[in-house]
Amino acid sequence: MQNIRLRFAPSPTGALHIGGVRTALYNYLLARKFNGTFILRIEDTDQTRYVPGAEDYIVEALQWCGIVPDEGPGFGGEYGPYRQSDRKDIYAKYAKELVASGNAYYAFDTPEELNAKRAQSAEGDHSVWKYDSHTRMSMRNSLTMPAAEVEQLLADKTPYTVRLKVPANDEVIIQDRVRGEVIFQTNELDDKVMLKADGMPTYHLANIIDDHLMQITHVIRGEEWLSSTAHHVLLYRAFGWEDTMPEFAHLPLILKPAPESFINKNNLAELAERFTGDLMQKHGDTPGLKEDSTLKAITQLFQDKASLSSRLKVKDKEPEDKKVLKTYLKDSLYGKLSKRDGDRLGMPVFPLSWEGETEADSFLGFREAGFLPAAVVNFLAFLGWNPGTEQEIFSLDELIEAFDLEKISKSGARFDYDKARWYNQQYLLQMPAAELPPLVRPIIEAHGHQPEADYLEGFCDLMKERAVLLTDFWTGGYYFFEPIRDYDDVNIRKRYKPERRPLFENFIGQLDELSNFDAVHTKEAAHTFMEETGLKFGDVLPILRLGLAGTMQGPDVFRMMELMGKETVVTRLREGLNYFDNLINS
RNA sequence: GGCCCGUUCGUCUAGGGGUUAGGACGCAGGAUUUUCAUUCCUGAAACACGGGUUCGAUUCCCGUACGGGCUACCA
Repeated sequence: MQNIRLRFAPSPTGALHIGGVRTALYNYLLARKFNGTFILRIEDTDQTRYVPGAEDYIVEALQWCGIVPDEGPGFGGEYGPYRQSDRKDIYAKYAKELVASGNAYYAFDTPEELNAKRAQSAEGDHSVWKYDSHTRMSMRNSLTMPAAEVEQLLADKTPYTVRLKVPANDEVIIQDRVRGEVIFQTNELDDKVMLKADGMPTYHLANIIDDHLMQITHVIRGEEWLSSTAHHVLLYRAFGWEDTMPEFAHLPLILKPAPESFINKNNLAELAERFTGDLMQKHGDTPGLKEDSTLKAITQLFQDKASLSSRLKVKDKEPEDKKVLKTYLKDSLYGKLSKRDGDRLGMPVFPLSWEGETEADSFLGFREAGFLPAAVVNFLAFLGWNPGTEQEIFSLDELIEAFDLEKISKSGARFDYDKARWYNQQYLLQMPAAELPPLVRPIIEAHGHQPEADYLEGFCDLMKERAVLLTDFWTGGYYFFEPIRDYDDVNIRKRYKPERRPLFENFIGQLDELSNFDAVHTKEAAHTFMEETGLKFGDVLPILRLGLAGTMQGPDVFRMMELMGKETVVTRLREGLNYFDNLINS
């Protein structure tokens, strides 16, 4: 394979969702593996869906993951421009060529007329009306109208589209690198719009022209494109480019996580509430749909999660509100992972946070949730691909080495947030000591603390095997930087014996006397203390831990003391004893 | 509804005509530990169903069921 060229072609309609990142990754991996070129192309042909900032977001997200384009807007390259809106003239020219060669035609039907057709058909036999080889001769287009009239309409600037004239009674055979042979009958294919009334091309036209002009050799994209690939092949044929047509590989979709995996006793109520709120917001005007009964119904469905999917089947004779409820739940619990799922399920589905116009349009990213890019990349790579070995941890370079189109699986992969967390933990655990503090520092600083380098280093060393996400360094270790906020009252009641207070005060005094406060010496002091008093580890250590951190969870007590330093330790322990007594006496 | 794609533990998956169907996440139990975590050990857990083909099918073929995608002047 020589000089392979692959592209990632997102559309800047908002934040790039994690499935898009995986598509980009696979394209990148294959390009790198064979010393090819990875291209970023911005597909902004839908002016109505354009979102400012989305393109910057896409670039930043890719860079964060280490997926850097060789060519693209802002990255240079010989095949630009790489933004489709800058290539409008090219598409118009080719569209005209398509009409001239008899492979496309002008269509003057208005969107309203088309919608009416579809509505009419839907009422009849449930079939869907299509603009295709069976119906095109009864529509208003350059195939049915006299040439002079068409010329006149064009000259009058009547809005028109250009549609592909799909040949009848033919077959399109696609050799997909993931799925093998896929066959489509052209009679089933509609005459897709190539050029819209606003002069912009549709995805179908633009992507074929650009892939050809940019000499793309492999198209790796999501399975949602498989159905329209037949049209794309037809276009290559129409342009006479079939012999240089790229290879196709359609990736399995990333699906929503299995309900069984995220519905559990702890979050059931919260989850049910979130779903109810979302449902009411969307369908609140449905007759009979009441918030309290809906919440009850959803809670009940979630409780019996084993039979969830079968209980969401909609029956014809059910009342409208029930149908709405079931349809909503089915759509939001199953199927492909979507933007909203992150909020509903309480997990990130975007690489980076996105600030939308409203809060409902803003999303938390993996980066802000405390994930390392390498972990996200590793996790994503394994969602739909597997090297066939038992190795789980792969650096980007190792992924490039191991990646192989033939190993991509065919069936959709459920998004597994726990697995993502596990990957992150593994990367944290493996990380060389020097690399961690720079990553943790911003999190600590965001909470208003400027730790000394040594202190931060020691802190990271103590916390690293207790953290899954970078943000855990703060949530699990904030007390190294500021006073204790929450004491674990349950454990204090269980462990603290007020009559031992004088003993502990004594011990604190002994600690205060120590000239060397390292872990070895404080431990020694504790041993002496226990020998003198007859107390056991289990009597002493929990008290110290609770006094120092407020919680039973945390690093080795003596190492904690060493890092905090004598002054803090002594003060905290004294304050702790006061708190314990107050608690017991209250 | 039509077209297309898929189906191995709850999840990600390996495997492949004869295997004790392998690994990982998660879960349960145990060891270590002053706690939590790490680490280690153990366990429960899968070839959707029905027909073929075959000496033999989870593996090949065909159906069914189920899941998914598409069905826009969106990408």
